[in-house]
Amino acid sequence: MTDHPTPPSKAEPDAAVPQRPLMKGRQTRAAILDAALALASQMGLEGLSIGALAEVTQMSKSGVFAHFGSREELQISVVREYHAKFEAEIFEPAMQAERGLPRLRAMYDRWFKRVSVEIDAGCIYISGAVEFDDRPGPVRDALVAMVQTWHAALERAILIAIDEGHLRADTDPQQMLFEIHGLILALHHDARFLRRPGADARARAGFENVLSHYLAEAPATPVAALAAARRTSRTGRTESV
Amino acid sequence: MTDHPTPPSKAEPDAAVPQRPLMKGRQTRAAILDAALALASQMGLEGLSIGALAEVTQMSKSGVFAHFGSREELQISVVREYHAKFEAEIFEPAMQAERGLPRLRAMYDRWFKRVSVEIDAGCIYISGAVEFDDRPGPVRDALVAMVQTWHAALERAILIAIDEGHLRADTDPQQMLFEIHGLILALHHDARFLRRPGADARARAGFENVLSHYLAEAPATPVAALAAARRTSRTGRTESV
DNA sequence: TGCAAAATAGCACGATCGTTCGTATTTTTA
DNA sequence: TAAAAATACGAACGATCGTGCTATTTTGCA
Repeated sequence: MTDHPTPPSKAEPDAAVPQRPLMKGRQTRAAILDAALALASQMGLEGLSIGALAEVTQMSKSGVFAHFGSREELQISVVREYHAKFEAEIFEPAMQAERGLPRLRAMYDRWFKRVSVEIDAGCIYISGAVEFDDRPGPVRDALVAMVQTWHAALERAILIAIDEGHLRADTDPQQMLFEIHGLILALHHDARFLRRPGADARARAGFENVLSHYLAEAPATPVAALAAARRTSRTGRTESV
Repeated sequence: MTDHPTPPSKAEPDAAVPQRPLMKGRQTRAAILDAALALASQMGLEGLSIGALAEVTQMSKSGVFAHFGSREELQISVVREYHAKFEAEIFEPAMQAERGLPRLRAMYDRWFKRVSVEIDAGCIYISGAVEFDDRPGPVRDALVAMVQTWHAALERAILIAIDEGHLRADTDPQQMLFEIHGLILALHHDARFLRRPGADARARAGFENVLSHYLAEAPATPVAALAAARRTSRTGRTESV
């Protein structure tokens, strides 16, 4: 639907494409991948079967199979496809927010919506992480790589927010990322599995709570003020209770 | 072990007899369940196959099958078995800690260790939640019930901690639980999937951070909480720019 | 419009899945 | 110790899985 990276007839006929434009192939491959993404979101990457995929796309099993060469390659393609969508719909729009805290907020907001609002499609990063945490192989490697890419982007956003003076200078980016990531995972758990209403609100409130720990200036919360006090008291080497 | 509520013949008299306290059936059933638990922890509840289970226990497929009557019943039994172990190893010992914050801490500590230290066995509550968030049925129902039981216990512990004056009176127990649960999920993710070292320390530090939000009295020296977290964290690199 | 190549279908294979059934073997009971 | 009941086995079933083969259709370019 939204992923046709190759415009049909306008891609620099001879320079960019040495051979024929290869239209139909990519086209149906994209359609298959689209269905596979939906199917994997619901059944998990391990629940992806070529037979079910053939039924959904109204093709023969071998027809579907020929596009990927193996089930494993299909799974990897799904992971890559999800990654592309994730970047296009979450990372890139968020990057257009102002540097620092606004950008970090934008990232969380879009991430947040991806996990909670889209009831029909679970997050493959999250389900894949659980499915493949004990299953070595290329699929796991691909998944790890993509998740780490996203985490690196978040960490960069935090670092910039520190640099811009929005967050405290002694903020540990990985610690903050850990806590934010936990909120998303808890949201995914409560909203999708327990179907507990109000998980959205708790994920939002949790973000503000985490933020208040690392915020540079303390406008309202007394905890932030204490934290500011802590920063100055660190020079005195007060290790004891 | 704690499967069926009614021991057939007699409950109390001569409980400890090495000769024939347990019928052969229950005995092998327990052995199968033990192997199933290990297998499901590694492959997930959906990855549990009767064939593989028969191979591990050196039995015939039908022999294994006869003990449960269906694969679904086997899965449910595994969930119940995990629940029993979880209660025995995490909930009950933690209940012997002092009411209030110490008990909440004990719960988190044991939960924490279950997820991070036991590298060989993933948490079925977590993997099951992801596997069955889109798969209605009795297995999902059992899973939800057990997870909710545990969450209710945690919420009760938080409420008591409020009552005891350890936590602020305006603490929202469900919000605090949400944030704590997120830390466990992030720990599971980082330790098991990303295999990132230092996830333990971050989960501990995260708990202290969450705690500092809800702690009743603002500690005169906020470094205390930090020191407690740092005592266990062996990785340097907490803050530097 | 014809033709090579790409794309898809059809079919069959071995493997594994959960499950059933009949039977042999143990264990418990009387 | 014999009868009864519980337990385990072995073989087979239908279904589904991924994956090779070989036709057949479709496509894009001369």
